[in-house]
Amino acid sequence: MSHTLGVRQAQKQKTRRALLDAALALLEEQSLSSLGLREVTRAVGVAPTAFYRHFRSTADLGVALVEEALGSLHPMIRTTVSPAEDSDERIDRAVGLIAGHVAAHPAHVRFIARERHGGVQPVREAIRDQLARFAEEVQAELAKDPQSAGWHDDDLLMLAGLYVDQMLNTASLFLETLQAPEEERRRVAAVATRRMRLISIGRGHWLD
Amino acid sequence: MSHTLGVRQAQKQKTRRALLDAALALLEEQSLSSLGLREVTRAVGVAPTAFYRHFRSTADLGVALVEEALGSLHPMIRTTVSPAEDSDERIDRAVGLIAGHVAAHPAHVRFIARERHGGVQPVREAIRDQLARFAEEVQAELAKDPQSAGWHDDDLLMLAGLYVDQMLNTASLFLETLQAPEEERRRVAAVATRRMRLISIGRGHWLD
DNA sequence: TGTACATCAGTGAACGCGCGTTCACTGATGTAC
DNA sequence: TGTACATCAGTGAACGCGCGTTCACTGATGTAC
Repeated sequence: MSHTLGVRQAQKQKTRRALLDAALALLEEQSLSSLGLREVTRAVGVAPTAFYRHFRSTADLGVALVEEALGSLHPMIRTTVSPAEDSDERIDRAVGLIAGHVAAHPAHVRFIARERHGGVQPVREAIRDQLARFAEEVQAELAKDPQSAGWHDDDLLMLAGLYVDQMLNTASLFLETLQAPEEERRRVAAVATRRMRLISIGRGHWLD
Repeated sequence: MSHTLGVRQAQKQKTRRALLDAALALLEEQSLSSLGLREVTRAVGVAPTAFYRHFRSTADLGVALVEEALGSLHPMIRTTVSPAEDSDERIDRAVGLIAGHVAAHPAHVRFIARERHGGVQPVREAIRDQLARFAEEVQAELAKDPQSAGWHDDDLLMLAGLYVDQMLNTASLFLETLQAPEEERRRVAAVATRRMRLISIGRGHWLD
């Protein structure tokens, strides 16, 4: 006997999903602080008042989008920084993963980049908290690496934060190339790779 | 005989300034894509229609704000990366300059951070162009440094971009500490300093 | 210096429109017996 | 299995409000002579 939601619950979830998806699509071209509740319900095809059955406000919806956009990233983050045979190999893998994620979820990436410093406080806070969690996870992953022997926790967290910011930065550069020829994407990847390499070199000589 | 503007021109400039200042103040709490023309004129105390004597739209005003916020930064940027006796000395000077700039022009910094990935295309483009110019200037400054002997232009530009992003990032972290106790600001400065130091170390061993 | 005309920054009324929120409602789904 | 009642996701009308934009205007400033 499988656990199925009641028909009513299932329909409600479906509408909620539709609202989130419609909002995310609309947010490709504007920011959350100018997103209207009626715009979203119109795009979904429900009455404006239906919105209130799911969210208190568009800010509330925004917070839900943050969880969706960043919550699914935790597994990937770990892979990105986990040790590899070769440093260049890890960097290439990381840049490839970022490029793939941006191609797969462009709207999520755009949303995070846009609202990280956007005009809606609860959303900014939700993003800040998630990114802080990422940095801690990266720190934990880095700590496992033999290369981190002798490092202070503080310095590992500093390095982790640098990596996280670098990932976000690279992701937002990839985003701008999505409509551009492949060549552009390769250029962004090449620069991102060299940036990571330089950071990697700094890491290697940190304790000198 | 000094060159004075006519009374009419002077008054017009004064109103324009007031519109820009009022907009910048309103943008502390929201993003440009939700800023209304009437909000701005109300804050200044002129009729809504007066707005059109100065700007086509709020997007147009936003582009003017980009020029103001970033245009004045070019001299500082040069100082920030110019060579020093000691590498740590240069880093401390750079972090101090950034902290000072954020304290002196918080609204400008917030505006740039917010609209860099914001919902208004012409403004995003204006910011992207200015930041690209910054990177080129930093590259030119770096090229003068004896430490850059043997570097490819490409790699210098890569490093310059890394510095510019790092500056912006640090500025936006300082911004969040403006209302916080001094201690917070010292912590941000300390982390920013170590990040810069790590990048600096990577730079030093780039050609190894 | 004085006069007659041109310019143009800012005004104020008016417009149609979409907004967020309220409210009482409907009717399918869920539950108790 | 059938019946009677409760729940609640989504509806649709209504509200007051502020929006961007248009237009003809006013009156101080500028200019030509």
